[in-house]
Amino acid sequence: MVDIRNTRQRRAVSAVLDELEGFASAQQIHGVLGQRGEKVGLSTVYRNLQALVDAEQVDALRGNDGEVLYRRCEAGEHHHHLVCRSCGRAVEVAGPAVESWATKVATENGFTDVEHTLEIFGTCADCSAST
Amino acid sequence: MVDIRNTRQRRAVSAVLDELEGFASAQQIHGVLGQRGEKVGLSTVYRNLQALVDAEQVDALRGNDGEVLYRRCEAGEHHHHLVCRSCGRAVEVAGPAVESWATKVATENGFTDVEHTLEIFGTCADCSAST
DNA sequence: AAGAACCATGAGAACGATTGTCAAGACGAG
DNA sequence: CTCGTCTTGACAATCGTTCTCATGGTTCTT
Repeated sequence: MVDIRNTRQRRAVSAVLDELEGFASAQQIHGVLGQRGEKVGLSTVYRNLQALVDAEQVDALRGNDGEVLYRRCEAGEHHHHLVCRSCGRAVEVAGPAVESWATKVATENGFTDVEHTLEIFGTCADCSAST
Repeated sequence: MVDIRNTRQRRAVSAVLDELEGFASAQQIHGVLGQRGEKVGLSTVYRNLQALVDAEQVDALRGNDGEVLYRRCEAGEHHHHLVCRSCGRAVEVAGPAVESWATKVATENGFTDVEHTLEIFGTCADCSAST
């Protein structure tokens, strides 16, 4: 009974995610792999990232241009991100008040199966310094 | 000095937005126009929607699948939406507490030029009834 | 009303991110 | 080592959206 195999490519993608500070797109990750000589197909990068998201080991969010960005997160629970628009660096933030507010508003209006997305974008100190 | 012209297509797109209750994609709007005999090119629909968004007469948000959805909104000020995943119907909601929380968190972490996105998705009463 | 100036349109090509296809390759259990 | 099966990779395909550019429609001026 084999289920999830431990392949070179899977390890490589995972390794890149461990080293990255912030969110990165699939294509960026593919690029990094290429630069360090790890040959991994683009489809494989997408597949593995998707698998990691499904396994809840990686967080994904959609940037303003519609690209999906990935990042390994510390917190296992529900949380949001404060993301640097320029370098992608991110801080994990929790906002219990927001969560309860969102569900309250939703139920008050008769909505069920409530979900929400919340991301904060800005320019981090380092990036605004290096202008 | 001509600037923004009043064309049949522009009026048609605007009219559809007025009648729609909820968020709709550019392609859906193009479809509606087609059904009612208004021949408008898809590019034109995109262009006019974009113009309306720039003019802040229409709100846009990105659905989970990455599609951009449009809707004419009442409130001129900053607000968020409670959107039905199934029919697109939306309620405009304001969350002053969330706004201030977001900026506080951001500045505490040294971020500037702060923006945020927040959308609440759920299934509205009507849609959950008709299952 | 007529002409000029120029913005807007539409058909289709182009694009960029992502997903699907499928034969060939790699992994792990036995 | 062998076999069954999970993975991979090269490339085609998809999907939403944007671009291009020749043609048509609007508005301003006279």
